[in-house]
Amino acid sequence: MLNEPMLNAPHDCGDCPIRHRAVCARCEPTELETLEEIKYYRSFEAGQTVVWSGDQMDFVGSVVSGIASLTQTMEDGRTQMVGLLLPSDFVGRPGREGAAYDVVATTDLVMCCFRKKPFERVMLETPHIAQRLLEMTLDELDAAREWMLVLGRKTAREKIASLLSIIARRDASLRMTGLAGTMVFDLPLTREAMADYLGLTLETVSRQMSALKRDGVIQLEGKRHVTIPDLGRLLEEAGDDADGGVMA
Amino acid sequence: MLNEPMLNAPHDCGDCPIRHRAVCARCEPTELETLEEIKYYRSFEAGQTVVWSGDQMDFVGSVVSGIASLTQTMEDGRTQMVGLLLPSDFVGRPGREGAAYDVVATTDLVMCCFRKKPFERVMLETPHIAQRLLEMTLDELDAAREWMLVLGRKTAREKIASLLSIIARRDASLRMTGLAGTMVFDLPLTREAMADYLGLTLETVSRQMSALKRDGVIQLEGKRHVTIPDLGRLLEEAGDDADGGVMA
DNA sequence: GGCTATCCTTGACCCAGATCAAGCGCGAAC
DNA sequence: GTTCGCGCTTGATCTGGGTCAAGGATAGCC
Repeated sequence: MLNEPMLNAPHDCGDCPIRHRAVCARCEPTELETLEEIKYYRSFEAGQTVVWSGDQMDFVGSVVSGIASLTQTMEDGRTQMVGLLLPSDFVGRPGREGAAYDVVATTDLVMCCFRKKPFERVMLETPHIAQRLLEMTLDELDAAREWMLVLGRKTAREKIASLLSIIARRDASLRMTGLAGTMVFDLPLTREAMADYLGLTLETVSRQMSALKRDGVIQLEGKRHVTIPDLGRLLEEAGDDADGGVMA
Repeated sequence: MLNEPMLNAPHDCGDCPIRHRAVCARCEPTELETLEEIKYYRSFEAGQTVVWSGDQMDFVGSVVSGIASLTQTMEDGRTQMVGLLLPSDFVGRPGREGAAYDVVATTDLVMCCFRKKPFERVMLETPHIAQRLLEMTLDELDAAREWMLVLGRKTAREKIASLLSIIARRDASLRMTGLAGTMVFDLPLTREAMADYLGLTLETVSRQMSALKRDGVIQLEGKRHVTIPDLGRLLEEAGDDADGGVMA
């Protein structure tokens, strides 16, 4: 199940699938070469923990394929997912020693890593990387704040609809299909992971998924294969501005 | 009530109270001069809206004194505060036109502003600013994720205790008092603002404040003046690691 | 084939926090 | 002084989602 081909034959940055979206997106060819010298790939199986909260973290990196999640846990076991890392997303914080959250591979995962110290050095000399990282961090902050509204003020049904619409849109942007018409994708999360993301129990997630299916907002084949006949309808259910319109 | 002295006699960056924590914290004297040329001060009264969500935002800036809040609102009126801006915090996003949130002055407020275009130009030439902004943004992201745990998984009582401990600690760091012993401060938020931050109703906030008072976790004089006899106890109530110990 | 484990669904019941409603305290305006 | 308005408190009741519990579906394995 390991992505051994990835491990054994790391590809060239030139044909990297996340080249245009990752920290390195703005790099010139020469800057890319510098990065190429210090990069290495790591693979993780679904369920494996990439980093434990509080542990020393001696690398940073980008998700190349698969999905990882950032999770916080209280002493009594309550957990809250605080980030969903998709391909091109960046993991780790330059200038800090310990990891602030558990990072767990939700699916099989391939990461493009850099040892932290060398990366920090390169970053100081390469404004293109720092600029891109700032931009990505600001985007993540926006996403986190959007999520605070979901957690603080939305009902269970709206929460589920919000999550589905986010996954649907990201999936569409990944495979370059538009937002019009029927959208089809596989849920990359278990019901429990969805619950952890949404601040719900898995029973409530299950019930609301069934309700949305019963009401024709989504179709389900098996437990994971989702069809969205009308994104506008889903966005309405999410409590978002349902202008369903075209996006930039 | 306007802070007219601030408006009429903008002080020198040299004796700026937020000099050591704001975006300009790492600037050399010459860099500071460049900033000084394009900066200006603006004052707002408590309750005034600084920017409306969606509006064109032609400036960025730092909170010098007072408190502002970032708020998101759904069409049906539900609102969620997604950020609390204290002195030295940065408002606005270089490289984006519209504001993503309402920015409201919670107390009387003074800001140190820069028109966006010139600031962006200066930022490109001044890595010290970009570096500091990246660092501040990463800190804000951490705070936002911490808050997601509060919103998603904590009980009403824990939420209140979490908010009080955050305000107490920030207040202590502002006035350079330690975390040991009795802490005293004035709540800068109404019950309603607290509710908006915590994803609760103002009635629940009021009830839980009364409960914490009854149980001796806090003391209240009037509605806003709070005394915390034992921070460790409060942190326990917040569900945080109550190691109550010294912090860096 | 059957056995087991994992993930998911559904039902019955309960409770934390929302909602609805009444009233208090206090500063500002007159 | 009186009245108003705002911020806050407190009570009574309701309900969305949590909790507890009992299966169902599918996949891997012997």
